[in-house]
Amino acid sequence: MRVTDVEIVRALPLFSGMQKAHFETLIAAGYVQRFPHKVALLHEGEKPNFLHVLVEGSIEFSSESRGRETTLSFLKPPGAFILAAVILDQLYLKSARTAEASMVVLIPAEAVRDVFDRDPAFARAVVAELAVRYRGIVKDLKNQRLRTSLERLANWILAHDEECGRLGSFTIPIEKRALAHLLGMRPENLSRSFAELADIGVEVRGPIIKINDRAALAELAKPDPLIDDPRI
Amino acid sequence: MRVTDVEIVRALPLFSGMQKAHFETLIAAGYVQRFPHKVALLHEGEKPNFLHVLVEGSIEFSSESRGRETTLSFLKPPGAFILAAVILDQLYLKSARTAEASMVVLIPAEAVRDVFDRDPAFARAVVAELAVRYRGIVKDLKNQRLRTSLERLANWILAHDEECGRLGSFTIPIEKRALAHLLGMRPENLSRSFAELADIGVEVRGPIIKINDRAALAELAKPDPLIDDPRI
DNA sequence: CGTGCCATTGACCATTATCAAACGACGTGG
DNA sequence: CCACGTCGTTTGATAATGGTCAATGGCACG
Repeated sequence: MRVTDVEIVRALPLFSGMQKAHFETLIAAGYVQRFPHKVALLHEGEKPNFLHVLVEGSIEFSSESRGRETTLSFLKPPGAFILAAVILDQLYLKSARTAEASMVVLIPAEAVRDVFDRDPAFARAVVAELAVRYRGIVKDLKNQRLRTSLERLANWILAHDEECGRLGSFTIPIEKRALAHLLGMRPENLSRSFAELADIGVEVRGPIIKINDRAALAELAKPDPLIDDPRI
Repeated sequence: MRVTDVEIVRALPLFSGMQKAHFETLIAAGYVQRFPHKVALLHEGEKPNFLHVLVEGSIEFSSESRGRETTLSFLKPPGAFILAAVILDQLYLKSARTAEASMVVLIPAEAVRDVFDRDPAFARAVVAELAVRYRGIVKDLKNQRLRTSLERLANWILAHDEECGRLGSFTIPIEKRALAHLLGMRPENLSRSFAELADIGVEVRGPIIKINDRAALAELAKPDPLIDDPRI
């Protein structure tokens, strides 16, 4: 493993507070792997053997049932995933695949549980991570239950613009079909929703989105901090 | 606080492993409160001052936005709630109200965070609790995204019958309107869905549900362990 | 008895999915 | 360099799903 990769992992809140020796145990047991675009890292229903840490690239999490599929989230580096399943040693509930060429650090689940039992600082960091994730998914469920797909799209545009520095214009970081699945809708529907938003000043040219009338968009979206604010 | 109440709390996985002294600190700082039916314990957006432990009764968790409301879950005793918000000292994302007359143990959030930092066993129990809750909500989101309301109802009936001992018949433990909101639908729609299920042998008389043809119901529901099995 | 609340039913509308076709960008092979 | 296929996107038509509004019936409680 390259020194810089180790440093990226060490800098994660999840690992930064733990004892040096314990961290080195984990790193020694782990290894780095690179994956091309669209490679399945694991399928729902499998028992995970490794805690995954995304160092570079991005990961898409999805789930499937009765022939239907949905995207639950995307992860950008740096960040750990499959934490809950690893800690509980239970089946993974989602499938994960690379959304672009990615680099992942794999740490044996056994080692993670081991250190978790011996390093209080690590245990606390795991708690913080899980609590944040838990809250994130509560927001996702609220978003899904309390909003129409058009409203979810409008809020996603506002939130993503915010994330990009509130420039009023940005490039969609994923394919539109992937965005549709993330928002819990079909690609056809996303197209039509974009068309509707054109009426209130949202310009879409290919992957580029421009907000011409933020007030109008916000009026439609009615963003709610308890759903949309990532800091809360 | 009555001794039996203290024992109920101590028996919870969340508290059973921690040091006696720490537990007694928490209990000394906390107190018991009884609430009648339909009392709001807290509103989304508030900063929680107490970790709540439900000893008796039941609690409904809901959320509201743009004038729409939805029920996210119910909790039966014994169980703790508002854990993630207490640990992170952040705003609560849901509202909680009693779904029947209930008894709740309130433990100051400050004390919880304090002990959490000093008692590794407690920290580990918090992790386990959060991980289980996290997985529960992932299942809820999958349930919502991958199924129609009729399918959610069919699976709820199967799961609840299972929980009641697979007797093929049970009484709905909550009002139908509450069940509708829990399943992410309107009461009117729930009525119609029950009517549809009558065609495949689901008898509904008032709050009593009888499954006459489990195979047919399962054929419609297509239960998925990664969504419906509470042990996974 | 009223009165109020829940459940049900009907009519209608909004939202979303499905199926099909056409379009357009892009890369490959002739 | 162009023809062609592939794949993502868009558009249209239609159907399924779910929500809204209104009216009615039943039941509990005062």
